[in-house]
Amino acid sequence: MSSTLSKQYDPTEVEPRWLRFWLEHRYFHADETSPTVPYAITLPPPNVTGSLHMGHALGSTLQDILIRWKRMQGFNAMWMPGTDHASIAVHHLLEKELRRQDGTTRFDLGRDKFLERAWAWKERSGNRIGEQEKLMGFSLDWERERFTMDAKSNAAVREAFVKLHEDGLIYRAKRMINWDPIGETVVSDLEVDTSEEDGSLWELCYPVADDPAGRKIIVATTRPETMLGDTGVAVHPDDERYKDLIGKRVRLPLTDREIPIVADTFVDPAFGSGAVKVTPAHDFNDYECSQRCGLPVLEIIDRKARIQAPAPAKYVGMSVEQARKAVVEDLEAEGLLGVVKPYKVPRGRSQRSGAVVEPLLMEQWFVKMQPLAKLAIDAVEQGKTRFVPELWTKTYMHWMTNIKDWCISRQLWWGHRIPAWYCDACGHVTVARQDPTACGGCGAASPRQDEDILDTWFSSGLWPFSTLGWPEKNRALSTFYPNHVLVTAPDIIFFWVARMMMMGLYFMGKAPFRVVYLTAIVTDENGDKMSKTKGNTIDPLDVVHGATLEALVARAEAEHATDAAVKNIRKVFAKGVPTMGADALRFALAALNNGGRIRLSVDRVEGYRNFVNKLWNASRFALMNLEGFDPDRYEARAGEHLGLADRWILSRLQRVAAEVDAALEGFRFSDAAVAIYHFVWGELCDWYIETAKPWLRVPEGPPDPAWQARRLATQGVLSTVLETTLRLLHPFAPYVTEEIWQKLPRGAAAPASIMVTIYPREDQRWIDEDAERQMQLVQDVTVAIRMLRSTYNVPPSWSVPVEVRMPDAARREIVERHRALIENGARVTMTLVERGEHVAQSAKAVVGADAEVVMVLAGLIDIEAEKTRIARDITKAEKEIATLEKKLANEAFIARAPEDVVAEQRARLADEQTKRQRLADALVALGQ
RNA sequence: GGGCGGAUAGCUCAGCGGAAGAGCAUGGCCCUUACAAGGCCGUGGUCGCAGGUUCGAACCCUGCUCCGCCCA
Repeated sequence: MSSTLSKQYDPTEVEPRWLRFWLEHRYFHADETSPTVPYAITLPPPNVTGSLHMGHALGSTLQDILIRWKRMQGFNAMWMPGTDHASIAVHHLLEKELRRQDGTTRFDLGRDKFLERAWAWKERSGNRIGEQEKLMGFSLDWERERFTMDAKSNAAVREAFVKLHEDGLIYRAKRMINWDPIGETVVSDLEVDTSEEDGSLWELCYPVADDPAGRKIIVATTRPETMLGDTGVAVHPDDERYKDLIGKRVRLPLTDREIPIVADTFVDPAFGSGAVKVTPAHDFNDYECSQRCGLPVLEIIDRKARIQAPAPAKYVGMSVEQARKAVVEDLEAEGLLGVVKPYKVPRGRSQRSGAVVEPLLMEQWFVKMQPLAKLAIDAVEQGKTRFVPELWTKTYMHWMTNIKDWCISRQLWWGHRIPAWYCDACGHVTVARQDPTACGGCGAASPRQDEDILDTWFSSGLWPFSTLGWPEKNRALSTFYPNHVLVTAPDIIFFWVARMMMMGLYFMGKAPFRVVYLTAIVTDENGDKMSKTKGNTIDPLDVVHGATLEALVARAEAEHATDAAVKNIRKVFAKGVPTMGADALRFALAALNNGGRIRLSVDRVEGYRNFVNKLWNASRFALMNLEGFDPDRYEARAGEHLGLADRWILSRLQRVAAEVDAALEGFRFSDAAVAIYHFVWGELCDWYIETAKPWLRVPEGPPDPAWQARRLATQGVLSTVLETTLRLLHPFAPYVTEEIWQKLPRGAAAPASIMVTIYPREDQRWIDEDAERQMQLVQDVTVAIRMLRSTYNVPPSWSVPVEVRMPDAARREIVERHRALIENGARVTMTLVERGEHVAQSAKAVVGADAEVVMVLAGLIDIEAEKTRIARDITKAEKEIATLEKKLANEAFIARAPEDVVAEQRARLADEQTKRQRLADALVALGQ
């Protein structure tokens, strides 16, 4: 069986065909009742609002490599797909749509109508990311696909909430939280981006009450409007300037209130005046100070970030910005405004809405973190879960040990509604798994359910086991929990990793995964984060399918991109994006995943597309030469008829298999990919296929039985090595490997897909150190001859004579035995001698320590150029000799360094000296 | 301000105690019957700076200078 391959690999034709095949054969599906050893990964669920971006492509590529690898190793490999409902992101998106369409808000629409829209929208676009994952070739178990808001997830969320509440780990309390006044919801610390923005630092003067000297205390603030809610002024207890004022009061301007001066060590006496205004209801530090110092709390900012009573009536109803202006003007009018200077103000903004976050005091639901964090810390300390790369352990530990209670209620609608009901009659709060018909306290009918929903991460935390059916106890759960590894980006440690660890340990008694692997972060080629606003994103599907510049611009414009973004797109993608194919992108991501980030550009992917094409063409060559080859009748084990190159490539193949295996075991994806890349291109294509050509070419004349045996052996080796390489590469590049594999001659017992073949392991029997050494010598001599050819521009068609001089009989014998490899590889006719005299009009190269290659180049030789080249080599050798002599002259070195190291250095010195002598002789001869 | 990284060829990065490496880019030659998305051969580096440990340091330690990322 054979067929002709096209000259270039065409992924667009190949990929859909095999994807369909795999799905039809259910190869991605894992059976929980299988007796084989399970290996499970849960895909960190992408957000339903999104489409596949480069970060997903990277993380999922690495997961697919692991899953396909383990599946081929015979494990019961299960990769769980699904999506996350991302409540705040969906709200943001739908509310923007409402605003744009008819200028309304979700409150105009009402909860039920809004949820209808949300579900409709989810149905419409929620599957998009799954389709994209399929196109990338990700072998997710689609039959298990889940959504964080489906009925099963809801049951899990209820169970978790109620259990944590019963155990006293969920409570309701009035605490300070971050409030997003646009989204009108609580947001977590992690959803707030703090950055320094241009603002001012105002000095306000608070007159000391009943002070005959008329003293004033100066306080500095970046938010003057909050003074309306001040209930105290704090100074450091040791600050001599204010010691006598502690306990006295100041008159709070613009109000009719007097507030106390208190001492608290949180004040930095060196900053500003050393006195701080305290606004307990609207600042985290001030709130804590107020608790320590017994200051009252006045809430003067409402949920829409407007001033409210008990602030003076004049300001009530103003936005904080308006109030800021008014307060400053009024203070100035009263002569109580001090110096105003420009200042970089740290300002927290809600990641989704961009609103300036207001710290507010509100009644919310919280999860007590200490007990859960302890479990999560212990698991890592005891090595039950480890981080790869290990350095992330510290980040995780640091966060876990400084964790604050987790506010889980959100004033949104799209999400899991909190299973708590309030009774108007008795005030009892009923928390229940099933919707109650009566109050759990007094039995009154129809208690009201809490209006709020849970933070999305609450359900995400349960994901590794809720997806397997928990709280039900079933076979899938016992088979696939815990997962083997979680693969995700490091910026998500606190969201996914932390929450999944805590919830998994608490509810399942076991950490959800043994290993947490953190990928690199994908940036553009300048190292900047990819973002739509910058117009520097590279869409994975564009790389796979290709896209014209016009198409990229059109899409950006349809998504309301800014002019600057479009301009950048025109610059970065001036030539559009060529079609690379999923395999090229996957291989590129794996190969580039080394440091902390991947600076990705279309050009860099192109190199790996070329690699895929190289493999394709090597296979094309093989298929053209495997006609009539029947693997069932070929017995490679026999070993006879194998030439040096055959033994060498078989040995190298084992080394690569071992290297890839070790690399993947250690999550060194890049090392694995690079090892295969080097083997395929640098060894299989550059050397082995070239040496095989003479044996594969059918000669004229009657067939010679000896040649036929050798030809069969060569075909066997070529087919074996190629087939094994395809299996090694399959997890990285599934499509092209399947396509080629299906075309290779296969035995009768071969499975239907490369996906279900066995992953190669190093086979010691084929390791052949002798062949590797001999081949190295053949390569060295070949390269030396090619160098001379190239230096003197000997046309490839000329088969020139060379003399190879080797005093070492054993080495000479090797070269003699493999004369054909060298003569074919360098296109020369070779004379092999022990030593020789200077030949006029010749160029010379030294191989290793003592061997020489002499090429007669009558009329071509440029004596001066040759002298220069040789002189440079002599300088190199002398430099080495000087270093080595100095080292060996050092008595301490001889005395203290290990013997083998000393011997090695001595041998090197001898080699370098011989080499120098050869070169010097050559130089002298040239001068004659 | 605290924490964690990084500084090695033009670019992106390996190497982490005993001869400076890869890929890309680059220069020359070549459309050689698998591949020009290719072949062959080259050029290119006092391994950020200053000390220290060691027989020996790109590698270990200390300090410094830049540059990232995370947290406040």
